[in-house]
Amino acid sequence: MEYNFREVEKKWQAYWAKNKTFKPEEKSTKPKYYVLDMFPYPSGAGLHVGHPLGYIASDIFARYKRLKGFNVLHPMGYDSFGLPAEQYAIQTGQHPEITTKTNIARYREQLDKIGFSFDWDREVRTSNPDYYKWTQWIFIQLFNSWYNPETNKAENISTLIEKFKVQSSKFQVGGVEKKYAELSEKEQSDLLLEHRLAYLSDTMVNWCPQLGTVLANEEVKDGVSERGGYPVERKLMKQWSLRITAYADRLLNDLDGIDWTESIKEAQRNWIGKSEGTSLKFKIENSTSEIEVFTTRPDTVFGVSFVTLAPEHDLVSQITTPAQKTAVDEYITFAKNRSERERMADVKKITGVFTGAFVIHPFTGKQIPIWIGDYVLAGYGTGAVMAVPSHDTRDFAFANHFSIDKKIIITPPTEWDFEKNSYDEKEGKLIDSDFLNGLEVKAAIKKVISVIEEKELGKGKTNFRLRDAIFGRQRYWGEPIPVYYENGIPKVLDEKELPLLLPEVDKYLPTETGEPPLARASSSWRKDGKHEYEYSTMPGWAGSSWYFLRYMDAHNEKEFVSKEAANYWQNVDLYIGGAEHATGHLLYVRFWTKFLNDLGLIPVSEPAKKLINQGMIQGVSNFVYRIGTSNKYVSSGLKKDYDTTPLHVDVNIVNNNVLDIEAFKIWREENKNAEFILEDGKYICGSEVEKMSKSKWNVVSPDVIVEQQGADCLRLYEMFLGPLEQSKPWNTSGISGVSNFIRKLWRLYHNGDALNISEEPATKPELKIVHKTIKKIAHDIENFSFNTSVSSFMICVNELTDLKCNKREILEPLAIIIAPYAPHIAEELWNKLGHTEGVSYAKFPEVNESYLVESAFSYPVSFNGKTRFFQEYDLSLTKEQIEKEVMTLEQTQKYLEGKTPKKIIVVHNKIVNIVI
RNA sequence: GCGGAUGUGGCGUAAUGGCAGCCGCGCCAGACUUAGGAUCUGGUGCCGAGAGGCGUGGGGGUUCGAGUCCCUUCAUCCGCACCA
Repeated sequence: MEYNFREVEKKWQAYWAKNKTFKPEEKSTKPKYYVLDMFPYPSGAGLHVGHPLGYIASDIFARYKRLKGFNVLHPMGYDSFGLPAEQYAIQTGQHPEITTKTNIARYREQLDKIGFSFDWDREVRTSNPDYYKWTQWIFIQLFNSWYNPETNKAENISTLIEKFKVQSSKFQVGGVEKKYAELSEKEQSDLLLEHRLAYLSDTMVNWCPQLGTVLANEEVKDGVSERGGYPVERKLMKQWSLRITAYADRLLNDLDGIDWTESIKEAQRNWIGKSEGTSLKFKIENSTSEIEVFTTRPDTVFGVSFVTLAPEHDLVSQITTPAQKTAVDEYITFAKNRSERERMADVKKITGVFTGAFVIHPFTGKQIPIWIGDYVLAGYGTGAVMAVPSHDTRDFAFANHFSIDKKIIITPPTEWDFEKNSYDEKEGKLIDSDFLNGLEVKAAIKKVISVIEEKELGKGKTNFRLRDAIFGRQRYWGEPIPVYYENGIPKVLDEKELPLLLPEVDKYLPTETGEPPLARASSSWRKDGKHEYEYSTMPGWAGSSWYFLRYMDAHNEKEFVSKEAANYWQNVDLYIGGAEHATGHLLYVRFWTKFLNDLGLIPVSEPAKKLINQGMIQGVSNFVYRIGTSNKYVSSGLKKDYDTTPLHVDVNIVNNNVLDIEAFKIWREENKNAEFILEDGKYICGSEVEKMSKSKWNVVSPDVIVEQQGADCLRLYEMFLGPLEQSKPWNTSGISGVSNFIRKLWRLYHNGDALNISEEPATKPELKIVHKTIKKIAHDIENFSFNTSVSSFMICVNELTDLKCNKREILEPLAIIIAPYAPHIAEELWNKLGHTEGVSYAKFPEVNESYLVESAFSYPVSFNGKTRFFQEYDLSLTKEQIEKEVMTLEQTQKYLEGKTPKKIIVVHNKIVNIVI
């Protein structure tokens, strides 16, 4: 009888669940190892074969570490707050909680079938009150903290209040200077909000009218929402934000200490966007006001031909001359109504307007016109730039468009056509620049900054592209922000009032007055029955910003994580997930980790030591070709003779591009009477690589594979597809190779139905095969090269089959080393070998190098690098002896063709190369 | 524009600077057979009848020897993008 994977897999999955096999030890003397997957958002579509790719890899690693004697934490949970469940709720009226529960149940069922070694007792769901209680709690800590630049750490806001209370501190309020104690409660609150790490402020937000909510920068792609693809506009709104910018420098610097892929680190560096430069003030002519610009090229100050303000800049209305007022107002209206998408779409289109006002050049005293242009971003730097058209591409384009003068003040080291292009490089000598004349650019930058600082015109400054993270969403299905308002002052709840539960609402839509769905809650949903709660909820990434900590101590009702658990588990040793979270989740989780570390609540400042991004699994769509509007379909190879329409066909009724015609006829009612033009008696479908999606009929579900071939087969095949980090299309046709391998592995231990194990000692060649494989598998796993492992197992089993080897001494270690990859069959074989303890905690076999030592090597003998023949020599021979031996060979003489070799290279255990 | 990644048979891929194509899929031939999506054996980079030649996106270089290292160029994918 063949290997019955259905029975065996079910049996061991039940065994692991019953025995809680994968529960880590509480008080362990073993070294710890924490393997984490990015937890999924449980969507209604269920898992497709792409989802488990990373989970399989991490599971192999976790299982390997257990075999290596580590106490392994390998948990799983659900990121269960989010938009899709809410959109579905809006459409159907069904509570998102119900949809979420159903989806989670489906996910769990699918995950269970694959045989993962998760400790399900630690499952977290971000939408569960006992979890989001602590998300709210962390929010309160953020609210109660400020970032002290002197200690370079977050501290309790009380230390700031102490500073403020010091006699000398004065605050400008409505034009009056007051001491802190003299401020009203509201004034104190407003002042502190400017420092709290969670704060309320008027902010330019990405507003998405269709979704009825604001979005974070990384939730907006190309000016439309990432989810749904709806237009996004800029809007000024009172919003909760998190002061992630306080951590910009640390988020940047600490990247050097973590083992993450270079592409993710680089994406984060770009996103943080540190740039060092200087601020510089320009006095406005006939005014007491000044315009402060930020520039990274203060050396070009003598080349300034105009100053540009962002349309939203505060001074715009103040400085515009009456003559220019109409034009400026028109332009501002234009710029305001232009959506982000439009603005980004025609970046090349130059727009702007002259204000009529001038600034005075700080060094030359000359008049310089002030322009407005939307190429200057309000949110970056000071929202104002000094424009040097000859040495900045954007200023160059603007100056050309509006015919503004350009002044060359750097001589490039090579020929340069200043009519065609600006010269932006930081190389060359300064000219026409007063005290900077003759200096190289880099020296000029240093010099000019010192002069600027000396004259108090500005100072050296660092800017970041990173913005504070907008933390409120005008949506229902998220964590309520634990804030209430008393006389218009935002106050956080007391810890003992948590969790602030999501209230019931009649509809999941904004109110008629445009307030978020939570405003629909009954009037009894009030703090102490009277104060309104905040109506925004937290964004989707709130719960995922700290979940790795909760797994360490998932049921703690007193703390978000206990000191003991946090000290033992530290942080994630191996984190596996998709690269799409590069600047979202992976930045926020680093931020929260640093914050919690500052407060002394956890011992680590980074969430994950090592991060691996698994590649995307794309779908391979299949097409049938319908002739015109008929019900007749022509096979792919013959389609050029007809006028056809390609139609997606369900890939599950296509095998190696051959259509199952009977299945096609019942797939859709209208296909019942379909006719076909075949080639070689088959209908061949066309194919194309596309994103795996329902609408393209190319979704392959892991359930189907597990049902037909087994979980071990799915696991091995997903790994066999190629390097983990590489994206690749899913093609089920190759799976038979892996399926055959599993059967072959089974047969190695059996003779017919019966187990057939020999107790005889193994021979040297047999030992060599298995030890070579042990060494290779350990090396592969430690290097995350799972695809090559599968091929090594195949080689090993093929070789042992050839030798008809069924010796315990060989087959026992084989069962252990394959267990991380194919745990079900490994458990079964291990059990049949007579072990009562499962294979999950067996000891990974040690490599005995002595079995791998060869006594001789068959040297390829090459002439000018071309291999001509092989000659075996004992490895004890020296290079000189081999050289001598080779020269005596008849073959050598033949290829020498009577010539004398110029040189003979002998590389021990490698090659002989004769240079003629 | 900037940054990251990837280019090897019909396909997925493999190769500490040392025999390019391991392991599979597919294909070809054969064995067995109650004909099949089973199992087993052999073959399979390209050109060539053969000897042999050519081959890792293209071009150059380093080296006795390069898929691998260096320079340059092209193509594809991904991320960021008026960030002063």
